[in-house]
Amino acid sequence: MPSKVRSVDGRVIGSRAQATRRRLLDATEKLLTEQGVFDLRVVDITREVGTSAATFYQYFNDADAAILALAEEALEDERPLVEHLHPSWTPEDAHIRAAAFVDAYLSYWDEHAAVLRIRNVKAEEGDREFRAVRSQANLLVIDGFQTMIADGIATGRLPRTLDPFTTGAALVAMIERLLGFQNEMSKRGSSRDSIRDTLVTLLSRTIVGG
Amino acid sequence: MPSKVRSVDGRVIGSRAQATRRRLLDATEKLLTEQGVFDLRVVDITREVGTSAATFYQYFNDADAAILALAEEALEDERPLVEHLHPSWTPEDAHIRAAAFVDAYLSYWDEHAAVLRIRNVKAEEGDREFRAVRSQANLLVIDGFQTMIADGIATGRLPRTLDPFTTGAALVAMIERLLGFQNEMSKRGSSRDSIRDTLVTLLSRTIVGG
DNA sequence: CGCCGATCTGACTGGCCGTCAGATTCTCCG
DNA sequence: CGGAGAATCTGACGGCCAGTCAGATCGGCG
Repeated sequence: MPSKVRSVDGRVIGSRAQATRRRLLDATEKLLTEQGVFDLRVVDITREVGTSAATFYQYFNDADAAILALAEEALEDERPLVEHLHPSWTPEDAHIRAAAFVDAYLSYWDEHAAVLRIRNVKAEEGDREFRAVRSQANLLVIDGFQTMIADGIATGRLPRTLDPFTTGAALVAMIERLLGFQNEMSKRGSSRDSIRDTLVTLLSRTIVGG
Repeated sequence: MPSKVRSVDGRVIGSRAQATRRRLLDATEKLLTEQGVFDLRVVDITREVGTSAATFYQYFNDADAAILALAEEALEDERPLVEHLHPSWTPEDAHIRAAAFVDAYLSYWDEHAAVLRIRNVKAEEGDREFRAVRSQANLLVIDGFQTMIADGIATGRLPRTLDPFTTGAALVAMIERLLGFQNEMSKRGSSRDSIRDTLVTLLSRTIVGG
């Protein structure tokens, strides 16, 4: 899928270099997951891989560039998810369909949590490239919702006051953010299952009316 | 409100020191807003104030400590917001009440955006203290919603499948996250007003049924 | 005016960033 | 199979920032 992976100076790289680059990416993701962005040091990444900092800078301009590459990989993994979303949901099966989508999204998020979280902060802090990946990712899902909601409005199941695009965005927002609350809420009697079920209900209610 | 402000070594500090500490906090917030967390240097903070790094470390153990103090101040500003939330909303006035709340929340968020954003990331990355402030802030609002939703379920306007606490959390999640989407979505025809209106509609629908 | 505690700061150590010149490893031709 | 040349890797370095400490400065009070 990556057209041609290149080193910082623009050269197309061979297989040994590809492997090194991959190991650097994997190490980056591992450290991000274990310790978070703020403690991420490129020295640590290279130590993890058993190489030197200079090598890292041959493939990435800085730590952000590596994270961005990971975020782009995550974007690819997100594409299959939207297959769940099309206007064929009926009031009868909406709950089941919504559940399937939420479960898929949940495991997608679990897999890429650290990277997605950082992608979002960087995007919110104004980084152009991170904004672009996040936009693409969100639009994938928002567009799916939007179509369904527009359909609901057309058939009179949903009020005209809902703007399909913005409502789709609101749903994505809710899903994404709620996942971040998980650990915290579990201390307050809101289990992961309860989160999942609530999400499913809110989703199907908002999309087919209820 | 701060019982007694102290320096790092635990000493209660006088008015000159208080003023210095305040200027450091203000500069921190300013820089956070202008450039984001990742570029925040304590050297810059002290330069902004016209003092030395050593002075900064007299009042805060590190940059995080200053941000945490700001987050605690933001928490205090959030308390008045929940007065909007009590079970007296009726299907007739829910839209207006929801609008008042959303507007208040919007301007609260505008005022503290940078700090709140960072509070959330640090919390999600597992920092205990940031988790605590975020928890308190969220719980304030969630509890408000929870009561109203429980009421809606009791009177049969809302389905029993909704868990009041988790649903409240979902609403908070949606509001918070959607604000982060603002700039990005405005490029896609979703104006700030449209966001506000959608938020209001979803809120009143979810709380009093619809 | 001079003292004393409160507050501030210059100067330093240590660690990480990012670069570059040169060492090492691989490829493939002769 | 040997070795030249390209691809890849790395040691070593200058610069910047975090965090500390001993000592300088300030401000109020007798």
